[in-house]
Amino acid sequence: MGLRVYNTLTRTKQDFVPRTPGRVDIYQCGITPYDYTHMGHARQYVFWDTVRRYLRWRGFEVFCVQNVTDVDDKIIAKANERGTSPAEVAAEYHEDFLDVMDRLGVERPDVFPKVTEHIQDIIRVIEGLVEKGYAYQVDGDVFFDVTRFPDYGKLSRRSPDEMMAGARVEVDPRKRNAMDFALWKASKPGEPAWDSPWGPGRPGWHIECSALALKYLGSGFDFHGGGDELIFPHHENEIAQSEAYTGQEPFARYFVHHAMLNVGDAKMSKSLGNFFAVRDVLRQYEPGVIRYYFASRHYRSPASYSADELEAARRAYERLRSTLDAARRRIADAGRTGASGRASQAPADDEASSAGSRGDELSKAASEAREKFIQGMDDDFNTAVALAAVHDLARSVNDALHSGSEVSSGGLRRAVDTMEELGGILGLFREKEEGAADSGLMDGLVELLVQVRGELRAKKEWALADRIRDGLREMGIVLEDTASGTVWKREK
RNA sequence: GGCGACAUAGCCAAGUGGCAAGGCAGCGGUCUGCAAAACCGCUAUCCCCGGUUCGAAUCCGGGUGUCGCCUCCA
Repeated sequence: MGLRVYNTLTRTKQDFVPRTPGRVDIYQCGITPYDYTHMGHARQYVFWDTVRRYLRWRGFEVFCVQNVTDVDDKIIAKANERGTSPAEVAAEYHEDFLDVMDRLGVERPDVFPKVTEHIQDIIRVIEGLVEKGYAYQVDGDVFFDVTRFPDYGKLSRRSPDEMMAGARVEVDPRKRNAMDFALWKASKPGEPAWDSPWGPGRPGWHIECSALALKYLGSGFDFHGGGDELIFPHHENEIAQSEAYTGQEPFARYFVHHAMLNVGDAKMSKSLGNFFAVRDVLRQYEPGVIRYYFASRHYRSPASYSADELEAARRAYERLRSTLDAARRRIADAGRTGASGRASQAPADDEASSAGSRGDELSKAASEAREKFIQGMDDDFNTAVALAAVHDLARSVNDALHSGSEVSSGGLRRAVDTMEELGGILGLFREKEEGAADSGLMDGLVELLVQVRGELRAKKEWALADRIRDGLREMGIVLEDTASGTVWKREK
């Protein structure tokens, strides 16, 4: 069984059949940089990063395009407020986006087009639509005529009539139909403007995605991604424009929409002002914790952001990581002491020894985890199941590590490699080694204290030994006395 | 008003017909000088009412509640 994906176009899970065998072309709606990137954005890009990593791991070539809407009403408004240029505002927040995405381990798209650098491409599409009679000009504006596109509403499953009945906004009287939308907006004085056949102006909101997707991916690419808030009108309009322009359908084969991230009962959004900037959250939590948090729930379920939930993710993530640390330590010990150590060098398939059978169990656990992981991810990118598979494997590793019997480093290594491999697809375990400038001195001091405490323990001077442990704990250094000696780590 | 989602343990969260994953918190046990970590065990009438079925958290109908979209939005 292969990959199945929920497609908003059909409202069902479908077998994934790529346009080009062995290749997956993705278009994602990017951000409008007029404020800091928040956790809601992170949800989208972390999810798609995982999708890309997974598909590549499964042997696909993956190509991803993501736009940057660097000209828009909000950007202009912010620039006026500050007395700077829209370009400066866009650049500043685009930088923030790049920075936090890099830190979250989100790979950059293969093509990252800015709207302002593709005005001519956009104008060409609008011209085509006007020529074919799908769009009309009024004053300096150009509108798309939805009545000329009979399939309008096929994605969001609503008809223009229905929407008119419930419309809550007053309609621009110059439009032929209430649902018509702007392809080109005449510029007002002081606004950024580009020359066009209809006079100076700038692109409407929806047309950029059509123009950019068609330019870099062509009609009929595989995945179109975005938040479910974009189903209507944004993606509905993209489909109308694109299919009207090319005369081909589908514009995109699979529309994949992720659910919103809420705060309390309301959607996290820049316009509501109730957002948590990723850069702020990163001050408190490692990237892996944030990725764990997102991976632990399905992308199509609305999630509620809270400090408690991140804290729970942090502990769970810590658990996985300390398992990895302990296993690596055991492997290193085995390497140092050879076959006489606690972990023997016997290969995992040495069935004669107990170490061999332990190794076999771990090898088996590793392949079971791999299977469960694939099964989960193949089922509409169920990262929660995939994560559970990593946890299952971690339990097996801990069990082996603490069972007291010998463990073959072959099996252990296989389990550790699998944890890292699968976790890596979810973006876990990517934190760099602690590498602060003063950490050399810090590490030395802690080591010294740990050694002294070890000597105190040997003399059964428990009170003093405990004082060192408690004192370090208060400073965020946690000591654990394991069978092979005391280990310490920073609490993060 | 129209369209569409969702409702699973104290909390978060998988699960689209066959004994209810995983995590956080809690309790009991093992291990430990004591801890920590880890492992084992315990904690669910799957929102309510009907229906279909040998069998339903899962399918159908009704109800209640929450959310999203219809306006900028990831």
